[in-house]
This record gives sequence, C-alpha cells and structure tokens, in this order.
Amino acid sequence: MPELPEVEVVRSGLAPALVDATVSAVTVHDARALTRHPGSVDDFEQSLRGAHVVAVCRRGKFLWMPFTPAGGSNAARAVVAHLGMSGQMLLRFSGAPVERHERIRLDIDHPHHGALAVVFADQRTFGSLALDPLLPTTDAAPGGFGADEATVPAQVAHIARDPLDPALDETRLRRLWARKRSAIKRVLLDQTVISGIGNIYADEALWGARIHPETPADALSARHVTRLLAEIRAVLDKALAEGGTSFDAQYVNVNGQAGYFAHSLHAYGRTGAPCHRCGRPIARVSFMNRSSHFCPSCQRMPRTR
DNA sequence: GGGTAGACTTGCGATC
DNA sequence: CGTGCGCAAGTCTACC
Repeated sequence: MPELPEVEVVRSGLAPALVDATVSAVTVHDARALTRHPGSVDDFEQSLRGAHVVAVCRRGKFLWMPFTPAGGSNAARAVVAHLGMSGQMLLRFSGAPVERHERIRLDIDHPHHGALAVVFADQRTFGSLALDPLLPTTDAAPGGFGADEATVPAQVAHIARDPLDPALDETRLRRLWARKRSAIKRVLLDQTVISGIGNIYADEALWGARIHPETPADALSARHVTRLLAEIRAVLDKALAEGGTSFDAQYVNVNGQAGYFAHSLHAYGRTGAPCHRCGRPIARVSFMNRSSHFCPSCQRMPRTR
C-alpha cells in the first residue's frame, strides 16, 4: 500500500491502539517478513515480547514504533515497518482467525482497548518488519509524523523528510532539484531527495503542475518548482482526506476498508481516457521499469536551453 | 556519479 | 477452457 497517504492512514489507525500498549506475544508465520531485521527470528520475538509501545511514527512510506523493552527504561529501538507493494497492517480482536497472507502477528494489551492483535499481512512479501536502533536526527527536529523525539531508526536515516513534514528543508530541496539533470519524475521517486511519493502521486502531481515527467529537473523554472511543490502537497492532502487509493484488495486501512481516491485520479491508470483538462487521450509510456501516465497535450517539455 | 537492469514475490486479467 | 504473459502502490544492490 504504498505511498504516503496510504501509509499515513495506517499510521493514524494504528496509533490509538498501539500507543501505550504492551506486546504480550509475537508470532512469526513467515521469516521472509523479517528480511530487514538484523537479527534472527528468535531475537525478534524475544526482544519484542513484553515491550511497551511509546509512539507510532512515519516518514515518507516508512512506519516505526519506538518501544521500551520488558523491564527496560528508555526507548532505544523501534519496530520498523515497510509495507512494500502489498503489505497491510490490520487491527483485529484478540484470537481472530489467521488472515490470508498473514506473516507476523503481535498480540497486544492496551490499558483502554484491552486485548488486540496487530496483523502484518503481505501478499507479495516485499514488505517487512524489523527491530532497529534509534539514531538522533541530523537537524534535531522530530524524526517524523507522530514522533516527539528527534530520532529515526537506522534504516530510515537515509530517507529524506516528506512533503507534509514541517521540518522539510525546502531550500535544500530546491537546490537539489536545480542541480539534477535527471528526469523530474525520477527525482520525485528518489526517496533520499524527498520521500513519500510513488508512481501514482508522481504522475498525479506532474499532471496537476502541467509538467512532462521526462523534463530534466534542472530545466524547471522557480515558478515550475513552486507549482509542483504545491501540487504534490495538494494531491497528498486530498488522497489522505479520501482514505488513500485502492485499486484492489491490497490497499486497505487497519480495519480492512478501501480508500476512495482512485475516483479522483487524473493521469495514473487512465491510459487512452480523455484528459480532464483538455480532452485529449492520456498517454502511457514505459519509464524506469514502470509506467508513466501523462497528457501529451497539456504536459509539454519546456524549450531546450 | 547517474542510469539501468535485476532481484525479491503473488495474483490478476486480457490474450491466444 | 487452459495456459502463459504482462503487469502491479517499492526498495536495494550490482554493474555499466
């Protein structure tokens, strides 16, 4: 499920049930879901059993839950979750039947909500959970959305802040973009430059800003960049408000429900359909081993300099 | 360094 | 109807 709005829907759904909860049991059904965990399956289970969850945080498409270990004092580590292409975090009542594609289950006890199960299910196993040490952020700002502490898991340290993060350094971002000769879509998908944008929202933001996806980043004017940043934030905000984009059963919130943003798409997946601005057909081209969708009429390449 | 291709994996749907 | 193929919301690594 994948991009920022979908992951944020999951984060905000998990937070009320997980913050202040204690992990009572850990069940790993499929060790492939721990490929990013630096230790063994046993280490994962034992380190998490009895742990007390402190927060549920997100930067870009990465989620993490700082925890204090059983009998421990401060949160030095976090459970890191990445949903990959098809991961789900589901909240269930304690003892609920095993889900299709269930990989890992955390049984938790919450002071107000009682006994619950947090299920990590993932059809394609590109997603994963891991335990990871928390490192100080380089800018001393909170690590991400939902984080009070200025820390991020080691695996997230190289991921840039996302467009909805108040600590995003827009000056740095503009400088980076101005230096890159790569196609702007490639740069939007580079999570070390700005995070949280994937194939759907890259296409949507570029459509909104009327920018051809293969425009070299350094060919964009300051006006273009301003418009693009505004479109990125607008499309992410709107998708978040609509509960994310669901094409199939893969993306759902913690209760298994789909989002509505698929109805608001202007470019992504609309190959051959009339552009909502000019009526000409939306084009699809292969790009970076995936698809780009855009309007060849309203998203023109700028004149070469 | 930028870029590309490939690896990981399951399931769906249009095509033959 | 059966089969194989292309394609899918992501990230990381190896190699030019």
